Amino acid sequence: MKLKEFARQLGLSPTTVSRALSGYPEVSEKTRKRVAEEAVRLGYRPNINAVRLVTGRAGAIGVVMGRTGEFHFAEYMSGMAERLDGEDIDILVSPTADRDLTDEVALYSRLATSGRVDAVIVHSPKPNDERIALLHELGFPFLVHGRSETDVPHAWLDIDNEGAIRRATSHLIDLGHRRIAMINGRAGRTFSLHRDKGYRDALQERGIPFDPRLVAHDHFTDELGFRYARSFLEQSPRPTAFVAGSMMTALGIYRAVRSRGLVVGRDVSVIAHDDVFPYLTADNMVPSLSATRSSMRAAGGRSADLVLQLLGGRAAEEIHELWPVELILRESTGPAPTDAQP
Amino acid sequence: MKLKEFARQLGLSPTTVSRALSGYPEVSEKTRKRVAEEAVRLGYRPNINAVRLVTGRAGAIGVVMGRTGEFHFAEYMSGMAERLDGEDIDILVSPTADRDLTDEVALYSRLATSGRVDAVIVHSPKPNDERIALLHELGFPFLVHGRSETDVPHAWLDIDNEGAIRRATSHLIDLGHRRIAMINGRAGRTFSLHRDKGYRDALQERGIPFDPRLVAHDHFTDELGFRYARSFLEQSPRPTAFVAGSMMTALGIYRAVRSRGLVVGRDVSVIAHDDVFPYLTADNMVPSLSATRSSMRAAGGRSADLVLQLLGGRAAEEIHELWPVELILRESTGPAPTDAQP
DNA sequence: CAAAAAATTTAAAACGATTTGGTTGATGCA
DNA sequence: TGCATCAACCAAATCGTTTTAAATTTTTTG
Repeated sequence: MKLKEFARQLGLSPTTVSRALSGYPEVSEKTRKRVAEEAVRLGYRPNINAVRLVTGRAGAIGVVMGRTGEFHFAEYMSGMAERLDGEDIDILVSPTADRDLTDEVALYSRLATSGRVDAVIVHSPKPNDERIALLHELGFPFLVHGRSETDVPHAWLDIDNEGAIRRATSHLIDLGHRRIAMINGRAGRTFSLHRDKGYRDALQERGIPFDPRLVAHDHFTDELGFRYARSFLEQSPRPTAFVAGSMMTALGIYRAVRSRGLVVGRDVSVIAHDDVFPYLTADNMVPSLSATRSSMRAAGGRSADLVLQLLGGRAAEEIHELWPVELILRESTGPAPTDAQP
Repeated sequence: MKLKEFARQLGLSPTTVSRALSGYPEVSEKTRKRVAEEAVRLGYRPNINAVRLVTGRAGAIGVVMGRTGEFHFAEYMSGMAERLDGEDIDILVSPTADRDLTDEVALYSRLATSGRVDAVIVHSPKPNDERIALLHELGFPFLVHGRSETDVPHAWLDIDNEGAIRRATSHLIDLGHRRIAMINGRAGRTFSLHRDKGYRDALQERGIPFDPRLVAHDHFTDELGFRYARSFLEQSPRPTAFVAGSMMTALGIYRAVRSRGLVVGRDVSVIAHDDVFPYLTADNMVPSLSATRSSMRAAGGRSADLVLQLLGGRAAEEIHELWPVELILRESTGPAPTDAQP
């Protein structure tokens, strides 16, 4: 059913009907109610594509999905989707080439100028992120999930990675650990740098020298967690504690520790960052995993919220949200062994 | 830049330009080439929403995302996205209420009639799935990922769950196992039923009685894997082997086995289904996990392909694809222990 | 009660493409 | 040459809304 036909059945003009449904003030309350009721009864719904054309709005938020299939991505998106339920806004997923950054910048450029989305979300930014510069230049609305030092105003939502890892590391030092390894995220990303900083600051505060041989930067997979942990544990003296970037990494570390005949929580302490997954929980690991925790799903939901505000006219420079991260101690952390030299 | 303006600069009519860009035959090769080049040079691109309005096509495929944040979802979508790169088709994600099925049917109905998507994908169907009946009734294009017995013609892509689990179970029987537990997916879904059938048939073939106390149906999480495995292992005689629905479930089972002081691959054999994740690999587990394997990412890519064919006019009843599943034996399976009664 | 102001409603003009139904001019054929 | 055919191009209608500017009706005011 089209607007024209629907309006005719109501004995009104298309104009009035359109306004009634969009909630404009210059329509009497009585008429509005009648229109709303009849719309439901007769099943009239505006053609979305006509609306998009005339308003210039796409009714969608763009998300670029890395080819490496990050597992936390689904949680984030699910949180977004949940929040967007009821709003008339969709989520649009674009694949990324994921090779060099040029490709990705081109992708964002296409996405922004394609008219398919009203805003995009930038994930895992770098301190100096070309995507952010580009989007700003295009004057296209976007929210950064993470942070960047790019010197243009932009909206962002991030968790306190630095503080979380500083506290985690400090705690390990308090427990007597001196050789603390860190398996961090991909090099160059701001969140990795923040975690690096938290780690190094904690060491420095207590006068423990930083040893680059105890630090790795890479994707979050159990295999890489295992490999790095294995190789670190071969050092002499070996590390007595690990700080890890993800649950998957932690799984790898647990395996590596076991494979050396050592025991997590006694010989080697582990703290990992937990994005809170319904299918893999830190509490259930054996031994239960001490973690810095922040819900990816909640971040997704809040991101959707903030994008909505951005589209509603709120200034990007006003939208900065830094979430604290919990540190939850469980069995995987314990006092440093006194016989750390095997 | 709009079509009219762009056409004027070329000294052509909008009609010809539009046709040149869309590859219609009634434009000379010379003109087409010139138009294409100038479009790039001057940066002309058709307004997507105008195209959508006039053609009635949305240029997007809809995917409904469960609230439970299934981890394999990201892989599937990433595969789709990869395949759709280059095509002018987006992926649109809708959240699902995930409560009762009525809500979900309503969601599919809204999605199909909203004009936002040209086709949708139905995940984890039931044998008699209302969503399929609805979409068929609406005459809306859709692809089922999985299978259903719903008696309307529909396109589907599925893996051979039944065969995979039958072979896995048979193999365990060959190894001498007699009490084989099964931690399956959510009850009622076709894939779970197929796996049940494969399991039961394998038992029956060898004259092993089916024991309902050794079977569970639930979500794929490590916690549930652990809990069910724990409780099964408390039985006497306890099971000597597990068939599990997912990698996460397998993680839970490994923990449960260890927590009883038993050893996977010696005291208890485990085979799980592996959707092939970059961040968690069966080969890297300790002991390495025997698995029935089929790539979710590949399924996503092929799904995108098939939807494209469907939209291209291929009949839904012609599109049926059943993928074989590999059985990969590793260290987690071994001969049944002779001293199975502790 | 008439004029002014306010509240409703409407006709028609966008929005920016595709597509229908021609119109040209060149070529082929008798 | 004359006529039909064909390749190449174009003017105008169309998709289904929203929105601008104007017309109508109703209410208020002096």
